[in-house]
Amino acid sequence: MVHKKSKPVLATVAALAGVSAPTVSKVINGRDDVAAQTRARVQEALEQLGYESPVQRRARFSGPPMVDLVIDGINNSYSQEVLTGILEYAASEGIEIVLSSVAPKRLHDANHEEWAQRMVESGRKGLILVTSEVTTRELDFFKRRDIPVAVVDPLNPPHSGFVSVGATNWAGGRAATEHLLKLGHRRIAFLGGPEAAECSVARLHGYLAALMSHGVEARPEYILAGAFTRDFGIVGTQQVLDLPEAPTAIFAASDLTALGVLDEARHRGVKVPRDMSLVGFDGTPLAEQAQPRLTSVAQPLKEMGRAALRSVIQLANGEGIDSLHVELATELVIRDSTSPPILDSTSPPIRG
Amino acid sequence: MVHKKSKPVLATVAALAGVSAPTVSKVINGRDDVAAQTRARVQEALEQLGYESPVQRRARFSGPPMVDLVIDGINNSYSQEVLTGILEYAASEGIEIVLSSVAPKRLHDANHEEWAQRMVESGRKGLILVTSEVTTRELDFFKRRDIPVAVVDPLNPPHSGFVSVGATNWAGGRAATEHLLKLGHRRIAFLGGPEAAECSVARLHGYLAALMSHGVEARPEYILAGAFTRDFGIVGTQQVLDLPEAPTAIFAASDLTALGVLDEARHRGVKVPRDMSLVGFDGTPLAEQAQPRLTSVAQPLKEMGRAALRSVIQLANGEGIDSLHVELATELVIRDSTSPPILDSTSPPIRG
DNA sequence: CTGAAAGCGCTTACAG
DNA sequence: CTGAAAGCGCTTACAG
Repeated sequence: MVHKKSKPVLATVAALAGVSAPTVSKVINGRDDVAAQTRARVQEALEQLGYESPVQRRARFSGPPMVDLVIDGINNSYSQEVLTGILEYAASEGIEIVLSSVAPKRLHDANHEEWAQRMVESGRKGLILVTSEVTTRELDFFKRRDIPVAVVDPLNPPHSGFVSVGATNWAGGRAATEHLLKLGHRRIAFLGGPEAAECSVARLHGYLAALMSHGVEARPEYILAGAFTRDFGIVGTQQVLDLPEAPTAIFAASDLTALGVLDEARHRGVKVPRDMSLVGFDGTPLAEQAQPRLTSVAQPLKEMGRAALRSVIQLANGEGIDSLHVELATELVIRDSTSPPILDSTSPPIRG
Repeated sequence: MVHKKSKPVLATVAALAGVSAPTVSKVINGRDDVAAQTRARVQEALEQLGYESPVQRRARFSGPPMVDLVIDGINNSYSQEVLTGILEYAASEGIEIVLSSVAPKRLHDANHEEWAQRMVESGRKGLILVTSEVTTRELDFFKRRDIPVAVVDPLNPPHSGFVSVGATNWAGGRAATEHLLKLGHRRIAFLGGPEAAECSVARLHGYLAALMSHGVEARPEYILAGAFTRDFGIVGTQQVLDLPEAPTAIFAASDLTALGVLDEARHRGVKVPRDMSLVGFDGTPLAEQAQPRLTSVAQPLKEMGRAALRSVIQLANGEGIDSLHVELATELVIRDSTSPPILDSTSPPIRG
């Protein structure tokens, strides 16, 4: 006769650990009158059996599902789009999104053990992180408690332990650069994000691949790593425009950076696109609102948020998911910030 | 000897209702083998004693406090600012904000009884609504369960049952209009929000008060009620600019509406501020980013969000609060969209 | 439909 | 530090 593993109760745990029920109770409730060794044995039994107190069990089954979200300031277009995607899907599915009290900046300082514990106790289904770095050690706390974690645009490369949702950054970087090359540009600068950011690295490699396939040599002085900020757009533009041979086009790895490029260009009286072309990345409303409207590689940010939430819910429900890492397609949206370069000796026009 | 009212247990409730413990248990757990009359008696006893099951009690005391939030789309500057204020305070106090799965639009359709019940069960401290209307009937469900409710910029007038946080809309409306009058404008249109919106009504009355104190007759055809949208800015501007005697200035009751005014003005070749002055309301980043930069009455939106959250927490902790209705100060921020009118016979310049 | 009795799972108070 | 015993609060199974 096959016995289905029935839910473990305190007595089961006690039996396995070879102690009495009261002792297990003490361990669970964090009392300190338990010998370290005994405590360890009990804790092992608790984990092995996956014991859940009645409170925990009930929390897990009652009310609408809740998913924790850690997101950096909602006052940037990128986060906003992702958040909107998450919230729309959440509303349609009756899921509640809990904006964690853990600030993204302090993600690594947080007590992950306690955090995971609390999540289980309050019946959270999973955790979504937006553009964060996740270390294996941190992840372990969540894995051990079977809390699914999904990261939108992780800063570190895909990792077997969590779901990651990204965009085809390499293809996007290539498309942006191809577009500029086809317009006739040969001196194209790249203003990237942080060197550690996986997505920025992929965009850079897309840029390099496009240059290479057109037989254009990459120039190190045209390639800057910085941050996805407007300020870096200003500073980076100063730097490349002050070169003896200034670029005729800039590919900025984020729309925010591109706005900074526009600021500095305006400041110098450099007209975009007449004197210099510019492509951004992200395709947030900023691109549409900019003056001139920004040619940009659109990321499906809402869809990425939605996909992350859906994956978390699927995993929480014990359903399988197709792949731990998904990349949604980017799309080059051509607007008014790109045009053929002004002809000079170093950049002869080519046919598109 | 004074007995402190100790927490009621199931037996207490049973005694008060004159039934046995099992019967109370059945009512609590929603079983249907209880006579309607008995059920009613038990329910009354439950409410009277404020009975909480152990699960509920624990939920209420464990983990970081949670506050529910119902807010309309985060993709408008107004909501974003309010939300940012709420989140900043929440992060600093270790409070978790739960973005409710109840969509703002469906607020009134929701099952408030069930909602309030769930909030208690999951230990939510209170509820914040942003720019919503609250009916007495709905409020009762929350009051009965001692769930504090705070509304930021309620659409209906202050009500004794909930905390409301607003801004000095009347003073703001007057300041905006005074500014235009002092520049010499006499033909000033008002593009308001929905007629039902308390804040818009207050802004209108501020506008009227300013006109009156300068001896300027209000013209009904200059006063339009609409919505806080960009579209209404376009439509409203068309309407007033097509009047036989067009206004020389527009006071838009929201920045978003003001952007619509700019759209339509640009479309018609009307230069702002040279040909027409414009004042907005809200003081969101939109005002700063607009072309030209928008003179606007700034609301302390972040502070309003923060104040709402603080009040909810204070009430939840049983601390008193100074006042159920608070109005934070607005401030006229003069930028580039206002200037003296072009002189003509009907609007002689006056000294500021 | 109701409730006395038994039971469940956890916790507490305290003897050793 | 540990656990037998008593207790707590709720729930279940079932007799009436």
